[in-house]
Amino acid sequence: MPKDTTFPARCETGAASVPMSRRMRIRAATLAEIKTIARNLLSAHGPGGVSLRAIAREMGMTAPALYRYFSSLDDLLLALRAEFFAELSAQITDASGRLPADDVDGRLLAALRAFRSWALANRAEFILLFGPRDEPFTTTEPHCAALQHEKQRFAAIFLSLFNRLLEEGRVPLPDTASFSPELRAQLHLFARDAGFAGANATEGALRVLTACWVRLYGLVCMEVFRSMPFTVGDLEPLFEAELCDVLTSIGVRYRAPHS
Amino acid sequence: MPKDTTFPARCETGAASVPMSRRMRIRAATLAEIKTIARNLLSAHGPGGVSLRAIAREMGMTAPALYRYFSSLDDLLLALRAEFFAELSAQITDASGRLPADDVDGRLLAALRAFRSWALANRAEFILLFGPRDEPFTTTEPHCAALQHEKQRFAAIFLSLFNRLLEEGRVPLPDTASFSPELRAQLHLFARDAGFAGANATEGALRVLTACWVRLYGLVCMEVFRSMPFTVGDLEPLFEAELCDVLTSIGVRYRAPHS
DNA sequence: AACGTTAGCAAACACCGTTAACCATAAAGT
DNA sequence: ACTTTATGGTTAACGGTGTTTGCTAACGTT
Repeated sequence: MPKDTTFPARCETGAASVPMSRRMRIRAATLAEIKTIARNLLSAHGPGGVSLRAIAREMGMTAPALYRYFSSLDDLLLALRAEFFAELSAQITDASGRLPADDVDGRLLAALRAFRSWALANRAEFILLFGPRDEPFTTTEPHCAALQHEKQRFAAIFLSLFNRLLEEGRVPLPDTASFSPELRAQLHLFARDAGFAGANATEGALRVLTACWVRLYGLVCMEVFRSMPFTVGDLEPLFEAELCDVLTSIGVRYRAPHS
Repeated sequence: MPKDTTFPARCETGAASVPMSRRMRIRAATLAEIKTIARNLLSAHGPGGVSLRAIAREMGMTAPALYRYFSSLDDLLLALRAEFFAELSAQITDASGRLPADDVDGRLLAALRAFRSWALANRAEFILLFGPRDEPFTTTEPHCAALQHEKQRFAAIFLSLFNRLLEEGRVPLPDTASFSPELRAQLHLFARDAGFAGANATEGALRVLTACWVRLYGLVCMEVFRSMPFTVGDLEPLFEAELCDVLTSIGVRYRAPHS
């Protein structure tokens, strides 16, 4: 085991106040190049089309050299996933931020539409993020922590928007009396996992949130995976219809996309 | 191209009335053995763990010999998927058939629970069936037709149950006036794809059907893929809650699982 | 008995991830 | 200024993959 040399360029945390010794700079550069080429291969040939040897070939290196930057191919993919979550989050907040801060309805609409748009424009990347994961957890890989962080940031976008709806008391909450104890436990576990806490994170709210997320996630998955009945074509009409139903059910007034 | 020798054992259609010349018999046997071993590898090591060489090794053959039975690895996986759809359909109809024929509610509940149960008991197989497909269509492969057939049979199970609900007029249908023309076209396209026709296949009914399917499909996907927020654990409570909500919304009275 | 089909084989090609040993150079320490 | 160490690259190799080609031996049929 050649120590843990895969994570020394820690200087990308916010401001690059540290001068970043020349060596660190070129290391960060090649590290970025690797990820760039890997991403190109990914979107060009799908997952499975990205290989260390192909990356090395494309940048005039040999495959073993890449092990100075990533401890394995899985580790590279882990790092990529973190970047993709960041990009997805950025795209969503961008689209959402184009609307006035007090227009929660518009921001939610924009955010969810941006989510779908990114997924369709980056199918392979979406599969890597939300597709089936063979191994439950690879906490051992260096870049795993970064992934978890970006995941949380991604979830936080929707959580904060939903939270504002709750604050305004616009979300009709279900009767929690019908909830089984197991369901209650599940919801709390989910809240802890997603980092959703506070006075508004009631069981009813969590139930509504999960229901909404499942519907939209499921639809986008079907579209990207080309799964079951909807094997072809652009599912925007159906997505908009679902969006309308889902948002209406939580007290948000739907607006058609402006285009 | 060595002709199309991969599909001569065509004698499994219904009754094996044809004596099936000795040669055909052993061919069918090895063909079955290949699929069996492939399935074992699949469920043991996940997708990606199934390889021609591993299969050949396990049955004391060499990899190229398998090309006498399948035109490629993808073709083998295609054939496997057809078998899995058949198995899934069988399991669902079994569970559903345990209830009286006039108890549509119970049959629907049982069918959907069986769907989830099979998915969880056969994660890798489910991923192959409903997971992301890289290539849109490989109509060229011999076993593609069989897959499509089994897919239709699978869909037909739920379609017929849903159809009976429609006949009984128990499903509250949405106001189709709010449907956009694009949505309408989408729904009709979906109906044609799934083979859902008849007087009950109205636009409203199609809309309801898709909404229900998306919710349950999405939830099972999240559970099997270990995707987004629900990265761990048994999601049965949440599934039952969703089941209750979904079925209640189409006029079916929910019953807790008898266990 | 003769002949064509079929189902296996070995060899080879082009990939893949990963490890080990090695080496030149850049940085750091004395 | 000289030595030492860490770094980032190399080549060679191991074991794995899908797939193609050519060959052979057995089988089924005529």
